[in-house]
Amino acid sequence: MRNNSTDTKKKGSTQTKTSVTAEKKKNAVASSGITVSAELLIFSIDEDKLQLLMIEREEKPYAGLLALPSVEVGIKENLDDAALRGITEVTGLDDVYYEQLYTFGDKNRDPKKRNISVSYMALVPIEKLAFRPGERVAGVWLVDVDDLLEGDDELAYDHREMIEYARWYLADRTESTTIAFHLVDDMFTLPDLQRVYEIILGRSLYKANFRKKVAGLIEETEYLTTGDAHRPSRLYVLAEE
Amino acid sequence: MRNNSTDTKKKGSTQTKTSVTAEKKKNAVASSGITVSAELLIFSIDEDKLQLLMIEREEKPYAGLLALPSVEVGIKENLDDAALRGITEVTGLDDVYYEQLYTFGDKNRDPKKRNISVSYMALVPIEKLAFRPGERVAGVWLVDVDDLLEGDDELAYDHREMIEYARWYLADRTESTTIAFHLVDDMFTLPDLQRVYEIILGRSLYKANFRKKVAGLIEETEYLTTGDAHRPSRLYVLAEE
DNA sequence: CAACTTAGTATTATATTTATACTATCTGTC
DNA sequence: GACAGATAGTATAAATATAATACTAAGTTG
Repeated sequence: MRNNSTDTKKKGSTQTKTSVTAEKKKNAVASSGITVSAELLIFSIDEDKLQLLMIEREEKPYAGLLALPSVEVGIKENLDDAALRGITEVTGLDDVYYEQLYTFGDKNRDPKKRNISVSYMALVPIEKLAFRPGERVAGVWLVDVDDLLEGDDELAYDHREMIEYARWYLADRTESTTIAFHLVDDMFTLPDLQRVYEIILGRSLYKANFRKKVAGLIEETEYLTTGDAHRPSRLYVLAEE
Repeated sequence: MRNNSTDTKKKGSTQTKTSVTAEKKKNAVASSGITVSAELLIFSIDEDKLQLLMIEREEKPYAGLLALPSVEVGIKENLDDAALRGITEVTGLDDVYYEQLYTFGDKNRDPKKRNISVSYMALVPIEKLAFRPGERVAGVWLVDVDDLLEGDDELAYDHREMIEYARWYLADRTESTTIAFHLVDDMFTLPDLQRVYEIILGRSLYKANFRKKVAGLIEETEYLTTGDAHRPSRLYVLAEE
């Protein structure tokens, strides 16, 4: 599998916020070349729902609509670094799991300029995120993705298509890889992990079978949950290798 | 699954060969922006080997080395259309199965300019290809991919990495989709199809099990092979839907 | 301490995958 | 023209994985 490991370190996060506004005004009709951007799909799980981080646009085009956060790739910046810079900008985190998904390059995908956009998916445990579902923080929302996709509200650009693809991809990979582990904290209970799987896959799983499946991937710790009105649950960590 | 269907029609193939040479000379040091190209991995199967179409470079950088064919994406051209234009240019075919793979965007991947490259994979039955393994036609070679990857000959740009990814992807998808059907002719025998699977997966399969697996995907025709010194083999087509 | 609730395990039933052994039908040769 | 050699194609058993159910365990709350 091709994926960017968690330990990718931040590189471009010292720079100030890129001036998207100024950039837009310079090329009102058609710029001299193609611009490349990274569009970010930052997922988390909270309130038993798969949540996606989105921006409420303040300017045209698509003012007032929800859009994915994005960054323009710098002329001397690696594509992967640009994506991580964007993730860091919007979440404040720099050790996040992320991987490239798909590149969208229809000539009219941006009404104002010729832009090709590479979508990236990031997975963040809710414990590390400063945002909460339904709360607006500096124009940023955490939205229930499946709700969003079921509804027919217009989204900016081709972002609905991007989200649909990422949503499918996340479920598909969850079936065959350990990608979903990035949505729980470093130490987690099996009931919690199972809930994450169920939310992503959209169906309930048998407890006994789920445990058999992940048994070889995890290592138990000495810790147990406390305070719940039922039998405590053991905490596990992802096994090395 | 996201993939471009076979029936994508050609659009940009009337234009003349893009002047790659002239383009290169214009920006000897650093161009004003990022250029975007589509890099093409055109696979076929012949002589019981997975073959890849490659170009022998005549100019710097990497003169004399093997490289993937590529096209620069036009300012008013859809990304997918650019890829198909390139496939048509080099094969003469316009109804080819192809899909986007992965985007390579390291800032130094091209020593002469800032370029981001989107890799595309195309699968062509050898019957439709004008090339034969080991033969050079207008600077184009069909090379045994697994041989190439095992050896340590230098390839142009980051093309070794691109090929490694595509090689992995093809095998991975062959396990779970019908993608490999695009490497046989419209009408095919099951022994032939099985051979294609074995070459891609790199292991032998049990005849009876292979047949059970594809049984639901194919429709038998009335035709049989003739002339072989053994029992004739029935010809099948891919079932609709 | 009984009722409730969720954690965790043991075991069976079913389906899928893996593997082997067989029969079928052509060509070429003596 | 029968039989040897070759590959096509099928039937069936063995092993493994997946799906499903039923149970026991260990906390809190009233």
